[in-house]
Amino acid sequence: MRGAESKQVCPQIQLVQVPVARGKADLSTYRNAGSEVVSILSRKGRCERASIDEVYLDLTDAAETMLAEAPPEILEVIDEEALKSHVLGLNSEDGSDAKESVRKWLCRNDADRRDKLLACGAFIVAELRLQVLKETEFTCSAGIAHNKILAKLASGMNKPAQQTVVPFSSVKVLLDSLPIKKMKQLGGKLGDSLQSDLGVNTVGDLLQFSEEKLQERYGINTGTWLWNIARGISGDEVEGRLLPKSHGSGKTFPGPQALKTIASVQHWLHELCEELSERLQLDLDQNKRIAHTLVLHATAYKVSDSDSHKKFPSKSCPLRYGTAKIQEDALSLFQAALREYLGSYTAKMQGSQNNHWGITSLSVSASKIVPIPSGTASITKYFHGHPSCSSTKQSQNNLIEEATPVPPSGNESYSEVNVTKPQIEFPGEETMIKYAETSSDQLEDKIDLLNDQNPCCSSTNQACDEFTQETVLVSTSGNEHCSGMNQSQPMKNYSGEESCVTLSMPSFNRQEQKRKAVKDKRTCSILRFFKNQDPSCAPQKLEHVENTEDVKAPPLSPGIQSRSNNCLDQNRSELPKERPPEDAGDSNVCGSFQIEHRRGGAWSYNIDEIDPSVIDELPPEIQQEVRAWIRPHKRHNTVKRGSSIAHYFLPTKNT
DNA sequence: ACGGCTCTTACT
DNA sequence: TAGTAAGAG
Repeated sequence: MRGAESKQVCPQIQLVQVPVARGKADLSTYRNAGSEVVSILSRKGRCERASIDEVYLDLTDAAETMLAEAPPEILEVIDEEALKSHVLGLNSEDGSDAKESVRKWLCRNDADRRDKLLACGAFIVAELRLQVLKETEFTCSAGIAHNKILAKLASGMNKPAQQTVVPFSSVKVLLDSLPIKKMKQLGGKLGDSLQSDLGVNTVGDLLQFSEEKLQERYGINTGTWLWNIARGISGDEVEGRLLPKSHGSGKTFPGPQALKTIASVQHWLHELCEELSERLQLDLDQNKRIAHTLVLHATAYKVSDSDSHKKFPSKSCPLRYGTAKIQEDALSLFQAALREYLGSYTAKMQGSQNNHWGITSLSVSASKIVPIPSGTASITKYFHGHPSCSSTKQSQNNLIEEATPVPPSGNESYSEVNVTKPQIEFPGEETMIKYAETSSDQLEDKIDLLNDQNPCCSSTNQACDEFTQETVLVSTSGNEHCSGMNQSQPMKNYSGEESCVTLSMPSFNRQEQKRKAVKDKRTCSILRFFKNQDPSCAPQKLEHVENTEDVKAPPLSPGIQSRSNNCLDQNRSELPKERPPEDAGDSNVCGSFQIEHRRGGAWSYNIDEIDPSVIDELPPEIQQEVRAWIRPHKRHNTVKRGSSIAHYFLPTKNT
């Protein structure tokens, strides 16, 4: 029922509405509330803020510890909240005491180790949920399972304020009859296609299709992902990120409200940019992070034009801090986009009303947010001699004030927008490169030492214990960048939607194990790695490199350049069919860092070629940071779509 | 169920 | 890299 309708029926009704600021919805209370909850949940494990009110936790370590030191079977008093858990597949109802059967399941001594870990997870989660309630007065629901997708699924099964466990043995039964569109990621067009093109109505129906068949139709990555999902397998890791990757501010202008003058667009852009700027400043103050790209999105309509269905293009430029600058740049982006949108169309008459176009939504956002190299959180502090590439107040300011972009000016044609490059002086550029060089020299000795003690290239018994493998490799501390949680007071007086916590314990993901298996044939010199630089340290350098004629990556040595196929094949044949998507690896280049050399050159290395095991040998404080750089990556989707010519005639979904 | 305002990720 | 599309809360 709409609010207005309800007022008619119940004039006394109290309707809670989203706060308004600058003429638009203001979500800050909700964002802050989410932050509060995150700051509690992140105490017990690696934590990923998945949305304004959802969080994933990797509780593997906490559960392992509990199992080793205080397993449920020895507990004398059992947490009431844990006893209220729903355990999928547990013979419910039929008169038996639910709590009693849950207690038995949680404390079972003869259980599969995986289920014992889940039981520990259930206790930890119950405690966390109570803690959230106590400290914030928000309730939350949770799912406890062996990976993110199952945990997410379970978290929605018993709301509000309850938790659901997915024992390993219940996965198949659960998925067999689950409507395909209930799975995260399959709620939209992909799910529709699965239903109408393949006749797949439940997740179980997916089992009939070979991985190749699914890849043929949906591409290599999606195909493999689907094949795995059908079996409850997901290698998707909990990310360890408490803060958003971008900020945005937008507003729609439906129907008659559509903006038809540049002046009105400018007015609203000012409002939106003001909010954005405020939030960016807050992020800078609280979290010491800087955004580097400003993006403008709009939707528009055009009347009586041949291509009146053309979309209004998005435009972006380097972001300059300061409300006025953001406003100015956003307007320039808009004008560039509008010219492109209108094309040859008579782009005259500004200022006054026009009959040609209307803007039905506007938004500005800031992305590429990186932590300021703090000297404590950054690897750069190990580049000795100087604090870090720009850790001082001085250079921070330089970064912000002097990174002056040249957004499209009003008189340029739109095509120039695309080639607009920042004409930036890079304060501290020289020093930064120097640090990189000294550091690699310095590190050489250090790393050699490490290698002597613990040769990273030795292949050791890998596939023995997947749990151990997983935990060893996955274990990380919290993300240093995320320390500045919002500390505002709890908002006790808004209720309604409860928060939802999704927890997973990916105890039997195999990707870490696989990654380890692949390493053998690679060289292990970390030097190649450290001759690169923390991209967050010099984000603008990349743009600079782009503009530099003489910058060219020197060829990598042959040994580095091509990963051994033998190695891959061997590992492939050794591995069970169940493998996470990321592990269907080939030697495609999926990402590289590029950094200037002092002499104007640059190195460029494939992420693929970095031996993950070297990370374990780094100082613990920086392991997480480095690990984030070489997170498993997807295969390019451009390669083979099946060997037969037939695939050329298949629907070009997702290609 | 739907609109508004966000946000992330994959792909090209 | 910029830009688009999709999926989600």
